[in-house]
Amino acid sequence: MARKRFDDSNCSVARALNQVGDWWSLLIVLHAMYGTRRFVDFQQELGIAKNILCDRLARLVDNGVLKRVEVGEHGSRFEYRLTEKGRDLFPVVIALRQWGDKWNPSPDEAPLDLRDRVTGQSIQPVQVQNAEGEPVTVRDVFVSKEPMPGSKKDSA
Amino acid sequence: MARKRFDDSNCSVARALNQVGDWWSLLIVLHAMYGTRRFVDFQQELGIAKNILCDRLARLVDNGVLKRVEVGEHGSRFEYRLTEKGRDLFPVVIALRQWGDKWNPSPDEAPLDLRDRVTGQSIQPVQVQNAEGEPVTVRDVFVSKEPMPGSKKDSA
DNA sequence: TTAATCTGGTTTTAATATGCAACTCTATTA
DNA sequence: TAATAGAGTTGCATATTAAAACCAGATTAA
Repeated sequence: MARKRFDDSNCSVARALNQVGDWWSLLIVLHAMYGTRRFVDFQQELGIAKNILCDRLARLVDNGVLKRVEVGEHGSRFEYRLTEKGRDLFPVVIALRQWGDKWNPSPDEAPLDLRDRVTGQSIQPVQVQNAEGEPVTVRDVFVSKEPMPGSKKDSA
Repeated sequence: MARKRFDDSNCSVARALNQVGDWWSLLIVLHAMYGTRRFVDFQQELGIAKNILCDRLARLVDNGVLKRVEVGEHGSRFEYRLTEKGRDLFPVVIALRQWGDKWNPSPDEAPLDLRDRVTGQSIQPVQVQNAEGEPVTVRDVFVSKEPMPGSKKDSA
């Protein structure tokens, strides 16, 4: 049977997964962040079948994560570039990468090191922070359904 | 043909997606973070088919994201609880949720508000930070393959 | 103590999705 | 003009998914 879709779920995680929650999409976004733009480059770097790549690129373009740009110099050549929405997946991808590095380290290779372009220093682990900037875990938070009118101290 | 697997990819994102990169796994983890532990509760909250839920729970247990705990009071009842590895997906899930809230807001519902249990304040957006704690985007970083011997200033 | 129910699963079946290879079409290059 | 590259599309065999039926051990209900 068909895969279930979550477009109209009222859970934003479900809706997000609907757009980038399959095996390939986030990898495509990742490579786009690393600089890949061309169909053939995605195909070779990822080892993905061309029809699947077509489908995923089209879906990502439909969802506004990528945009398809005609690089017209020579005719019908295209580039797929991240939109702001796509670039905004950066924390997701990095959090996932750090989780993978921590819990499923590659046996033979050192993890890639991401560094600040100006300082050359490694970036920090992505963490969830409270209003004071202190890291919090899942145990430190609760879910409030209220739209947060004025940030009360009590639990409402 | 079979889905392609990334167990032995030297990309940690690919390996991470191999464990939690399907449509359901992260949603299961999300609900586990919200407190769900029982098979039937997952099934009803997610609207997932039982065979798929079985498969995903087993895979998450195999991968060390969940652990299966026998709650023996009455016999064969089980709970699925997050391990530390599973809880460590918190930044990933939250980043994804915030991305979804920002770019695919629910037409009718206000996004859930996550708050610090002690202060009652909303948590901050997840962001990637450089060594100084300043937020960086994908454009502010570069990838270094070196294992970072002494944090040189030049691009190596 | 027999029947109904809950829980956590497995099996069956049909619909989809995936991966591969082959093919198309346009534009460049030899 | 032929060959090649980029970006797809199509056909087919196989895997995966979803829904629903079925199963088996415990619990409750009568």
